[in-house]
Amino acid sequence: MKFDDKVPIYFQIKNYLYHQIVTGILQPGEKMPSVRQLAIDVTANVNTVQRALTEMLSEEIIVSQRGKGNFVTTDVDSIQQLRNQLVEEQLSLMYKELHALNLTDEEILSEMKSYMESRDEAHE
Amino acid sequence: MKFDDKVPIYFQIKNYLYHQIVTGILQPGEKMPSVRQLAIDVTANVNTVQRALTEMLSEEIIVSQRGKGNFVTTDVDSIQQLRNQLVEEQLSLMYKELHALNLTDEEILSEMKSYMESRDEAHE
Amino acid sequence: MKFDDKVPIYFQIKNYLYHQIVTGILQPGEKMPSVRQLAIDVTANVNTVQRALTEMLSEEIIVSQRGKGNFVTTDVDSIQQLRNQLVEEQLSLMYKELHALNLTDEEILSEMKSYMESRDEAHE
Amino acid sequence: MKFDDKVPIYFQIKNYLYHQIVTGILQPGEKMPSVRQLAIDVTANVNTVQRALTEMLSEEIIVSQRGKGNFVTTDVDSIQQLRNQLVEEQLSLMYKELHALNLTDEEILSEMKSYMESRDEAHE
DNA sequence: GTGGTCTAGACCACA
DNA sequence: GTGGTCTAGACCACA
Repeated sequence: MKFDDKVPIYFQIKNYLYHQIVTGILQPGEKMPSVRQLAIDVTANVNTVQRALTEMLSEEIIVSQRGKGNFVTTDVDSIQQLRNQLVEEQLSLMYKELHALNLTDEEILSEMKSYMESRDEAHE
Repeated sequence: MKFDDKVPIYFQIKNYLYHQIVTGILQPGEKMPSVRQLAIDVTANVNTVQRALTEMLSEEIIVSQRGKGNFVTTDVDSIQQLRNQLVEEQLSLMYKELHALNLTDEEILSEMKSYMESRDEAHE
Repeated sequence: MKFDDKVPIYFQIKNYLYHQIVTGILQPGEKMPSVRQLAIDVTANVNTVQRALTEMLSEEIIVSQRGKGNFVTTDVDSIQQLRNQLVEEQLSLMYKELHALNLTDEEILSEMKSYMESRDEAHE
Repeated sequence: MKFDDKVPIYFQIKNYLYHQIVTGILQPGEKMPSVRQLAIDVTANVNTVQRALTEMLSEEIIVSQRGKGNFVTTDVDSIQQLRNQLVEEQLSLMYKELHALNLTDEEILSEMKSYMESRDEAHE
């Protein structure tokens, strides 16, 4: 896994796992890969992975069963809520930045559209 | 100035100054506030501000005049280019994230619109 | 059985069994449930239950009869002593904590009384 | 500092610091000892101390200023709330245990009184 | 100097 | 095997 060296690795791992859960790659109630396996998967240290998991445990997005492993929460509502939060955070971040660059709402939307189009072309 | 403690402060200061320049609060060729003044403005240490400025000098977005201080570049093209880069980076970041959360282009746009509306209401 | 994940499970099982014995749910001389049954009752692994029992055997609160199983001691004095010890330990723990929080004896008693009252109300 | 090996050290350190804050040994807004100093004081590893502090930071009982140190919150309400929580938790723990040992409310109170008296005598 | 992050490695409780 | 905890030690950003 490529890490951005501007933000803590444990934070990026957390984000990565959030995505796995929110997109259903990790289903509600499913067993997470072991800490050791995750460390290999994302090429980070076991403790760094553990730190990400510890935060997710305290948020109750995952639950731990001693000796058995960690499991995705079965509470689909809180997964849904997590998804909404991630979407909103991202939109808010982008909006504030572009707004601070003096773009109006309309300009933001049109920039977004042309960005999408340019991507489409690149992928054709 | 409020800092996000997840990313380096010097980086956030750099971003702040980029915005000042791109939005014309700091005009092309205009003298920058002194390092000391900036440190007070953004409530950071002089060393940290200096680090931000050093990087901007090497990018030639600002230029140093011995004994006189730092000045915004007079090259309006590179300012324009900086602006475009900031906009694109931000869009790209948001797009990748939301795409990774399985949102289609249409959903991203509609989420963005409802986000803008909810902001409008909050500010009325 | 709900476990506090801050203290070892075998320790909590031991405590649970102490309570059964001291309150007479398990009578002096009575046969203990089998290790397997206990493991089911408290939802823990057999090894973990065994560890709790091993310690209780060495304390002679329970005795093992080859091929027959484990039995509660018939020595009522030592059961009585165990009870006193549990009560005292608990009081001592609480007292030290609240004292360390600068509560006087009187305040501890009055806090205790209001705690009991608030429980009464909640249970009516 | 003597540690109870039944509960995590970081947890006991957290509790120790809670007490310092609640009893006013560490005043609201006061600078905490440095992480390194605390590690020496309580004879634990820097990381273990850091773990205790990280949790306290996320609870906003202390706040961190990059490069300057950690400081006790200035929000006296949340300190008061912490104190109440600590008292209640302790009372609840003791109450449940003694109740589970079949002691009535009256017996709990009288046991507590005799415990206090026996301590008085020991200290005279 | 001060806190924050990360790593390698060890040991323990539990299944 | 699996997670949780702890340590020693290193390096970085910031004041």
